Amino acid sequence: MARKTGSSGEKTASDLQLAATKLFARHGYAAVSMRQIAAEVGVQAGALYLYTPDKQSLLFDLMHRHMQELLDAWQVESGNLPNDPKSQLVGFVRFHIRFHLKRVDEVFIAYMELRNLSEDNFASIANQRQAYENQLKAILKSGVESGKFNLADPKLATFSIIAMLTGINTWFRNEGRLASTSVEDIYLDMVLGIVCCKSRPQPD
Amino acid sequence: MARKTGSSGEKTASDLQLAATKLFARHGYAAVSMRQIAAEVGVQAGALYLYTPDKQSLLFDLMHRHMQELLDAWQVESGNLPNDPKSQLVGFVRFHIRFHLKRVDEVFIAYMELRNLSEDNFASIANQRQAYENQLKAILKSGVESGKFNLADPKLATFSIIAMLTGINTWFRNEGRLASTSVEDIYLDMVLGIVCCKSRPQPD
DNA sequence: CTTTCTATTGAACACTTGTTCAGTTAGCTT
DNA sequence: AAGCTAACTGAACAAGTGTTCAATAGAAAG
Repeated sequence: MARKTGSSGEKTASDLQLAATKLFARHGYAAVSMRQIAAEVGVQAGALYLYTPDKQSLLFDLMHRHMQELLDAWQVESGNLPNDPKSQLVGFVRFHIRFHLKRVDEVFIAYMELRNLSEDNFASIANQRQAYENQLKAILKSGVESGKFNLADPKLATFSIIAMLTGINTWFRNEGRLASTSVEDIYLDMVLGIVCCKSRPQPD
Repeated sequence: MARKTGSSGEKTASDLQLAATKLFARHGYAAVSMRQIAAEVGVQAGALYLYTPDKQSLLFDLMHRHMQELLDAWQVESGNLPNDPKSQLVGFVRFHIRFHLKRVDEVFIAYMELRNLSEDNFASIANQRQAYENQLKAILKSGVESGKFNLADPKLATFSIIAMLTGINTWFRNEGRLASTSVEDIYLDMVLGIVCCKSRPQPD
């Protein structure tokens, strides 16, 4: 019935983001209740509505913020790279892996919870995903046009590369047998195999 | 309060599988109620318990059956292929794409609903997934050992290839600009680029 | 010290959930 | 026609859901 001693709106808001990210990633949006999130934060469910209009907005805000951070971070990173397609691709692959391995829960939510978004929210996040995909597609197209990449379909190559890179999050463990830098090197090798190989053996 | 005219246990059981597959894929396990599934079947929720002990078993059975069909089908297919690693890999890629594009909802559920499985059920499905992954891993290892494939890490290559192949289901549409056979060819090209390229340009 | 604002509590509200089962009707067998 | 079985209904049960808001205590400002 009363304000908690030491309570701070700023801290509760931050705790809410963290708790929601953790529980949505672990159990799924629909399987987690506002009461469970509140318990993780250390408040009652009613208190959450001071920080989010509703549950759907909570999910959307998490996803939107993550995707925006991804886009912004790549904008900065790509500006620091040489402009030729190969340097851009190498940079993109390393950036993607580093960024995603630092945000396991956010990445998981961004890819797994699209179905739980309302129509408008879905469209917004889909636009962000496409913006990110377009970054890689532009790199691949540029490489094909300059003759450095050998790709039958840059759009499909974009989907393939992002799928395989994002797939790292499903198995990578910090304490596993491979350092993340090794993972970067190995995946880079495979991606370059996809885009650059000019004398690959023909199927059939 | 009474049996429906024309009702047949066999038909209802089949309808239940189809309805559950469709709704779990579209909305997610936790977001779909037994009442909604029953409505799709054309019965009341209570009737479903003649065909499944509970909701969790319903999900598990769908996933388990799908994975078993996948494993069985590959067993048959691989027996029809020449035994050299390249033929096996080419066969695997084509098989994977064909099989998965015919079962969009099942594939979706198999990959998206793992979190909603109980611990024991999860372990069972995880074993099946690993069995399937091991098929590809064995092909890749064999290729490396015979000198035909050039891979730093066959295990990671396995994860990568399966991620990119399974990713096709997230965008492919039968009415899209590409026939599924073209998709097969393009993805095969990329996979061969990953495994076979001997003179790929070095990064950095 | 008083006043104002912030941040929460706790219960209510309307609704939904998974599951059970006695009763009823349709279909089949004798 | 009678008896038995299959397949369902419909409501109950216990529990939970998202969201609201009047009341209250803590913190900050004057």
